[in-house]
Amino acid sequence: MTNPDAQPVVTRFAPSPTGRLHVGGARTALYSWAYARGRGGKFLLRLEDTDRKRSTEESARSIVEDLRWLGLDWDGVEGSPDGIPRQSQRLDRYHEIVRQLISGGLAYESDGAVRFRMGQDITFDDAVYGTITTPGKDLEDFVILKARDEAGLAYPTFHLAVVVDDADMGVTHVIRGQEHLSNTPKHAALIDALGFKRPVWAHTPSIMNPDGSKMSKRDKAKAARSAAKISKAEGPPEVNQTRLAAFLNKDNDDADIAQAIADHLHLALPEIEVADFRRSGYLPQVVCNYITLLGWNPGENIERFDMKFLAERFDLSRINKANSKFDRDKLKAFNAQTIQQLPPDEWRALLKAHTQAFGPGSLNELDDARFALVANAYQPRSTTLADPAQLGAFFFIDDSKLTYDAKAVDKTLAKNDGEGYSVLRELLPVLAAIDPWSGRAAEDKMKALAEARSLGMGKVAQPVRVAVTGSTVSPSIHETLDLLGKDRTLARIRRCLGQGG
RNA sequence: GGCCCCGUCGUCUAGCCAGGUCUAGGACACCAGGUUUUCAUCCUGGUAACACGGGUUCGAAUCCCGUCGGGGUCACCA
Repeated sequence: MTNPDAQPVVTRFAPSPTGRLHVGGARTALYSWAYARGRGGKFLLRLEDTDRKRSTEESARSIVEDLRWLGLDWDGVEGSPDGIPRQSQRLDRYHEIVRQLISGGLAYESDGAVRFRMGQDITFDDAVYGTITTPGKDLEDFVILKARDEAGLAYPTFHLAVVVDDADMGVTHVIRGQEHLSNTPKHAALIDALGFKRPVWAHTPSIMNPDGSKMSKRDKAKAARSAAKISKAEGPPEVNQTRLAAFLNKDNDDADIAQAIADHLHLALPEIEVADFRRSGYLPQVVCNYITLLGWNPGENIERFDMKFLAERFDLSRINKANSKFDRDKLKAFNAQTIQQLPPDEWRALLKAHTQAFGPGSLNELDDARFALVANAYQPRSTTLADPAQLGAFFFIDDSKLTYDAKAVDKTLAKNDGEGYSVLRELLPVLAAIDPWSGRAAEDKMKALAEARSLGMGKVAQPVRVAVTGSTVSPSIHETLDLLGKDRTLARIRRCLGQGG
């Protein structure tokens, strides 16, 4: 950008709308976005929908939605209504190019399709992998225009469309997954034949599962299938039995069935697509930060950064060559750290938005004051936006349905001749007398009792905690009692005493 | 299988291009201890890697070759 002769940078993200946005695609988009934004260039979007059977508008919509959720913005392309060109709308242009190639003797018809002639050795430079040369003998003629379909339309293949579109859109830097590395000689040859300028190519390493396999949406189907087989339970009632049988028989990998099975079995499917991470309660800035780090880093031992920093510092020269494995533990750690640093009102708003979008309903039914109590109590304890509902389950359950963890009861209540129960009996009238109720006031009374009896606070707080939550784990005792309120606190202590005391 | 690419702690990685300052640094995970009324947080410390074998060199994680391992690709999918 300091070179006045350098042309402005134009990058693009060009997904095929055949499914939702995958983390690998998201990372490519992020890199492309950052490269352009950091250099005052343009970042464009384009939909490669030349596969007529698999492309859907629904996928296109979801991809755009997920890109927005991640925080990406793009420049509109003139000539397309929403600024996002679709290759299916540009058939005339591809046909024109094909005619040109045929008349120049560079392509020929065969079996109704049109092939491009290869033969020369091809050398190209990749910003990540360096100079790559492929001998002409390893390069076969390839189809650039498919045979006419049922509707009589001849669609280009990806190879032709990508080359023509990148040229027409003025794309200067092509950042894409390394699965395209061995396609690149074809693209280089086409570009040269057409007299276009070759872009800078930067291929990125792949993102793999912890076991080394490629991260794919099929992993979700696999997980659901094996869980269904192990549990041997009845299938989810809402799924058509025929489809379910086909799914279990590996005849299809339909995501909706996988999700239905997971919901039915209360199982979490592995997150693969951006929407999965969103649903699981990850923050977009954390997802961006983490997946960016899979294959690139700014050096100086810096790991945590925002989009602004990314745009300023991202550079092709620091992209790694080796594949990386997706580590959910690290993602979780980043998410937890970020949640804990969020201003409380922002955390509350995010939690609200997430529960409204994904449930559970119980959390949505709370009034603002209670919702704030839950949010505050769980902010320091949450790894994801989905955690408060899970961790705070004791609060949402009916007093009469609370179950007690046997070990917890034994350890904090029954042990030493029911020492814990005695504390509860002594505490009950003291707590009942508190008016107005507050968790802090209750805590003060408990501290006073602990002192009077020469007990550690743990000997008083833990019995109360177990009595009102059923387990030894909950937020601070004052927060826990604030959440429950006076009536439910007393009711639960009485019930606990009635059951064991 | 052919062709292409890759190979530093369990994982993500710094270092490699411009060989010595690397008894290889950071992060996550893990382990131990501390703070705390539980949990979480937080603090301190620890375990842990240059795939292997040859070269080149006074000296190699860094350069070269081979072996092994991993990935990609070989579609009228992208």
